[in-house]
Amino acid sequence: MSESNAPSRTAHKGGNGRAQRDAYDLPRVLEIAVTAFNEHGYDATSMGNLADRLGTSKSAIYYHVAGKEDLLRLALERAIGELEKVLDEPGAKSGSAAERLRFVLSGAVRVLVDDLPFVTLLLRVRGNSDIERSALERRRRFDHAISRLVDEARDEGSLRADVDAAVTTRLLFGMINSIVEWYKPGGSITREQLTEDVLTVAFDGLTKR
Amino acid sequence: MSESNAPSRTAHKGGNGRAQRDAYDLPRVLEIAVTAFNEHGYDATSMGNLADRLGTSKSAIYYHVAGKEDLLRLALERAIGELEKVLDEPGAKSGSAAERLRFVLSGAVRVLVDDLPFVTLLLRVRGNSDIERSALERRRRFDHAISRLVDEARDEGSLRADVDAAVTTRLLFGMINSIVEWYKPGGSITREQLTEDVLTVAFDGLTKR
DNA sequence: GTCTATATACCGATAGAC
DNA sequence: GTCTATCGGTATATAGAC
Repeated sequence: MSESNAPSRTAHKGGNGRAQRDAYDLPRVLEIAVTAFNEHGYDATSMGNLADRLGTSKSAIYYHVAGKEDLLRLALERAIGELEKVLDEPGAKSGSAAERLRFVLSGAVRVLVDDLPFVTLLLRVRGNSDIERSALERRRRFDHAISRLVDEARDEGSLRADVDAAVTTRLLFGMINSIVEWYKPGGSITREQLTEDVLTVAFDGLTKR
Repeated sequence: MSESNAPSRTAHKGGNGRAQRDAYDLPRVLEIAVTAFNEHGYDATSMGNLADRLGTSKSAIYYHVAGKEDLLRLALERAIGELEKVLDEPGAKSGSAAERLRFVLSGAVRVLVDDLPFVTLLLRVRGNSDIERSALERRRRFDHAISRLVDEARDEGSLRADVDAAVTTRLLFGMINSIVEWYKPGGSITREQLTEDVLTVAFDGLTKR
């Protein structure tokens, strides 16, 4: 069942006395792990699976990380960290509520695309461990910040008031978060085009005018 | 670690010679299983967990179903079956493409709400087994049918043409499918109100007019 | 129909050689 | 840094008593 995307299995030492190929350092292990977690789910992915994908052994992985859950923690940390950064950017703090909302939504799409596998994993977490619950809590706070922006935009008269505000926010998030389920970076749709399409559909709807 | 939502553990026989309480028949087992799968994920839910929730033993469950995967199969079958039915209803076959699209989207929301736990499970399936892949394939066909409706509605001039059609469909689905992540039946938002809100946001957008 | 006990397999993680 | 071998735990599923 071994995968085939691994370099030579026999890591022989070079003349300098140091083991060649450092392909299995932490960033590479993390990348492979996140990909596997997204493909089969965290629980359905075993350390043995990861070792196969890396062309190494379970023990070799444990040299680089403390354990399976540590891989999850590092991945979730990166995803939620990047999303939180958007709220601290200047564009998220000046202008009308509508302008700030558009900026933050654009930023969310940007992070989603640039860190697609990491954010994908974040959006699938169910809260089965302290690490997952911690990530969910930070995500909840991020969502709440945007929810407040929606409220402000409604209050200033930019957004429609005939639909429940909470529902509005949820649907907005549903639309944006769903991007991780289908968007392929490097395909025919650029990140900028995607961002524009999302904002167009969200604010102006599908109906032709 | 036993749960407490179980009736009396001691199932004594009645005078008619038949074991009392048939609380643990298949529908009940399936309901509990789907709830657990949604809360912790299919892989993270063990047959022991289910037995605890039912207040019975693992073996008792195996009397009613062939195995854990059988529970998944039954649940996915119901969810995708109900969604497919919508496409066969009269309203999905007559009227303009825009009218049919609205009907099918309304129907999807209806099924989503009425069979919430089952559809939730369906939307989280990753394709880890033949059963999951089969469900995903049927879901893909369902999505494709709606995608064709979107194309038709664009062609007849009902929907805007300045956003990629495939992207439009994906965002539409993302919005609707996200309902399973937050909607609570029996809460302040009725199913009919939710349907109306979804269609309003999808077709008319968030901007006040 | 439900129970206890168990077979069999795989999991995450570690020990110790090299 | 990576290996093989293995520990302890838990998983699905079954056997056989009642």
